[in-house]
Amino acid sequence: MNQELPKAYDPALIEEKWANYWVSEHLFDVPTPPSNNVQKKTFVQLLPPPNVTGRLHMGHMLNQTEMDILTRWHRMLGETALWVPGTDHAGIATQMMVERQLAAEGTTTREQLGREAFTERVWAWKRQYGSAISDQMRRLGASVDWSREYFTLYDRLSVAVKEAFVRLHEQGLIYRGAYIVNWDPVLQTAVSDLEVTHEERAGKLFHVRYPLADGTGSIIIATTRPETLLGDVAVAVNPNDERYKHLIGKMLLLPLSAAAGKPDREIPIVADDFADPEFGTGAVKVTPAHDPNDFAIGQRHNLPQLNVLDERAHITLDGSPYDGMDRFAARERILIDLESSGALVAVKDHTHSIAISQRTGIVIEPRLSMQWFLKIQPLADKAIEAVDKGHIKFTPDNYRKTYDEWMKNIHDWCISRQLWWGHRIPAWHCGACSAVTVARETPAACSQCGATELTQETDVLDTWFSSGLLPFTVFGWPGQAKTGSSKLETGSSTPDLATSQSSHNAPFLSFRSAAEDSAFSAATNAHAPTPALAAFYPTDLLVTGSDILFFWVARMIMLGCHFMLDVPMPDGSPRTLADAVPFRNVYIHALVRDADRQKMSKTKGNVVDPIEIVQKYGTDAVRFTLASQASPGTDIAFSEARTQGNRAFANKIWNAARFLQMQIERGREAGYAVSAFLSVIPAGDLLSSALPPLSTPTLPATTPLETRWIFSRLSAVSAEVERALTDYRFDEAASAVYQFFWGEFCDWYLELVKLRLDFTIEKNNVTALTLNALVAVFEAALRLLSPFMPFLTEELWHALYASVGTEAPTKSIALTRFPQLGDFPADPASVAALEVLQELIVTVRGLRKDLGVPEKEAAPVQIFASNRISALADANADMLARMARVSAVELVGQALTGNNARATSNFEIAILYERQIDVPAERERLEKDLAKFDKGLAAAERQLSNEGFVAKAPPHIIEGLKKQYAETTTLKEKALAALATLPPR
RNA sequence: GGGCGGUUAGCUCAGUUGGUUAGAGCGCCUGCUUUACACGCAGGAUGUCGGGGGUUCAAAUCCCUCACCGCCCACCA
Repeated sequence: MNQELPKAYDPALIEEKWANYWVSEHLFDVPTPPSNNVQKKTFVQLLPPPNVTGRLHMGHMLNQTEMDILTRWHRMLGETALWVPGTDHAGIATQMMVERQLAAEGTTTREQLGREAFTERVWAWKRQYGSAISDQMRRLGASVDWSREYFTLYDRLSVAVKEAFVRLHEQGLIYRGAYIVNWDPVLQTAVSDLEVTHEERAGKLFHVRYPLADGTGSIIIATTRPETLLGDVAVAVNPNDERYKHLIGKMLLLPLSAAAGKPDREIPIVADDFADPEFGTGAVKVTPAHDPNDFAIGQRHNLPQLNVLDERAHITLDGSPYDGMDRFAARERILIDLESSGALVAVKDHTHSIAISQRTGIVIEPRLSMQWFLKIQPLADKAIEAVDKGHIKFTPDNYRKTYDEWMKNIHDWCISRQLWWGHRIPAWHCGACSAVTVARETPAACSQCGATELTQETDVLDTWFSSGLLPFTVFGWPGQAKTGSSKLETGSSTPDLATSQSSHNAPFLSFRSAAEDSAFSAATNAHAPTPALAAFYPTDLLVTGSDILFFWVARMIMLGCHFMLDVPMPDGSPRTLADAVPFRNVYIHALVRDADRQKMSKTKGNVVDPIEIVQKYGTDAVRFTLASQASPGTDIAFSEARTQGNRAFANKIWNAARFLQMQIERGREAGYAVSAFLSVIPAGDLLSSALPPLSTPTLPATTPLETRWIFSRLSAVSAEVERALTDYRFDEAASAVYQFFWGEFCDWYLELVKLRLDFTIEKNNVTALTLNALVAVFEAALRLLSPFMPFLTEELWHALYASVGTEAPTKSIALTRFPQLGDFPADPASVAALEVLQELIVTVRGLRKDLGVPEKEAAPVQIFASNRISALADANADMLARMARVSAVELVGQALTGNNARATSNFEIAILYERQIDVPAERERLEKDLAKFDKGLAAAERQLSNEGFVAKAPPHIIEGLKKQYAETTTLKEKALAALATLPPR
């Protein structure tokens, strides 16, 4: 049982074991409590679903580290901590990936396969490779509830998506129409505004002459996209533009139409405020089918829409020489033709922003097409209110403003995509009357004319539409749907995904299924919350990056507020906006950049693969590094050097455990019992029980100073970590535990404890007490570290119980209680005393170094100090001996001067050691000190002689300054005296 | 065009109700096999807190301004 730990910490030896253990033991699976019995506080988070095609990157790892720290922490506070994982079907990305695969195989194409076969092919891909990212998560020990893992295209979620769409349609919030959308000519689908980025590019502004039809003159327009000229239906000028006022209403001859062998097309000059007299020539050509502004002008002036570009952005114009040409080739050709006809009068340099498709990097072509839209304003209004009223809080707070700005300038959302992979829109077109029927189930007949020639809409929904519903759909919304159409998970324990043609369900997990099944069938009222919804909605926190604030966060808020307002509270009362929100808090974290603060990108080749780093340094070290760099406001420059440092920290913890193991072993051999303190540590199994009540143990009177001190510190640090995590200050929390464990527990406590753990002498109380205290502090420190370093602490915690010879109270340290203020007694007097002793020790060490006392040599010291400090030094001479190799302490009643003495504000101390003085070095040191003192004194004098300061500064500041002044004066005198003893230069 | 963030030690970063001598990790220098740990121990050096101006008894911290870096939003042909 009591296996000795290897000398050096090797994460590879322990991590996989525990990662598997946590999953196979279902430690983090959370059963849905019955809705009438929700007693424990919950802490619920939804994992931002990574794309199913994804591989884990540093951003994921940061996100998951933060979520995991919080989840583990809340779990250790005795709450029901539920973290729901899942993946997103990611329409475009996944379809592209499989299409690329097909292209690589070269045997068939998407089009040749056809819709059904192609989507089956994507499903096959998903089954084979789709769990890669979840597997990576498992390996990193994310304490999620795997029994609730979802995939956005599973039947249960698809039913919910369909339901949401139909309801929105019934509410009149979804409409279909021909509008200008952002068109990606490569993907040949519409994309939303958010999927478009803008790039400043150097381009040209072409001035083109359009002659008046009556031959009395011409107008020169300015354009950046001459290829759309063929679709012009008007030229607009500002109604107040004196240059053109008299021409309004006249007709122009569109250049180049003759080139197509047709008579010149005539287009009118219209007056519109959009035309800016200051820009270009003040006259703008109007192409409603290919520009959003022109589209609006066209609407205002009732102009026709002339489409001259197809879905590949090739010119489509029968009989035209440009027909079939790519848009950019057409541009060149048209420019040549315009020039040769003399219509091109000027070409000016013009940098302007170009719309780029985020996914393909191709220039977006605004295109008139038939799409489905969600009327967003009613949803946005609620979403704005929810944040305004504080129902949702953003951290950092400034994102509230960003959110607000966006939400207040929101446009209707184009939710249709011309893809095959995704949730197909539940609408059917009538072959007879061409009416559209929206329904939950395939309708038998057209809702308008009753004809039966119906074909389903081919478009699918934007991926973000379904992910925007997740906060409630993952918990079973809408429950028993009106038409009872949903295919619920059944009790079948052997799902055969491979043979499933039409149904795609989550793998069965016995842990949850029974409860959830009864939950669904119990929900007879269509609007009643499912038990999971009742127990877990709203979620508590969403942790995510700013890059999906609008894509996802904002949409979840809108859709959550919209749909959940209709779902009553568990007690049957109506739900208010405050409880309709999908989450109560949003924490936006930083972006992870490389060590040089460059954005990580594949093209730059500076992408740090978390799995590689993890293999090199261990998950815990990488987690700790990310946590310690995660301060709000700035991006994280991922530092491998820091990771190395944190692996050293892990090794330090490991070796502290080894030290304990040795002490326990020796203690046992000397007949000491270890366990007394363990028994007072509240460590019940938090999975099944609530947090045990607080009970601060009382220490025996014989408890040594350093134990009182470390207990006190542990208590204080626990509180500090709790505060930091409450504020999402992962950096402060990490730094607090680091400093505590290394700087206090290892550097001081372990060294001081060696003084007490002498097993060669007769058995005694102090040794017994110390041995048990040591175990207790270390055990608590492991619990403190556990949310940050789950693997290491799990291993060492079990090893500790093994060496003590007691069975661990729970299956995992993750199920024990997080250390709390008050778990250990606070003792300010002991803390103050130990701080003085530390100062004494550090001063002696420094002095020894200055004086060149050999490391191993012990030397006597003289101390001149107050009675209190003298007594302390006297009583703890053994500490001084051990920590600073002081052979004897002599308390003296007079000031100490000389080059072997040092003064601090608390005491003066001298080492009695004969040595050759390095006069120049000593002089340099003293002069440097003097300069520092003088500077300090001058500053203090300046302030103290300032009437305003004395009159206005708070008393404690003035007192402090005076005290400091007096102390510095003394120190200066000492230095001067010491300087005087040196031989003259 | 609008909005936001950053600029502190060689590097990466902490440091907001303004307050006594600005911190950490890494790196650097010196010395150490000491009841776990050289992934270690002990000691040490290092800052015009981006520039300028202002408010204040007092500014890294508040205000103005300039410079540089970065991000987000926006339908100017």
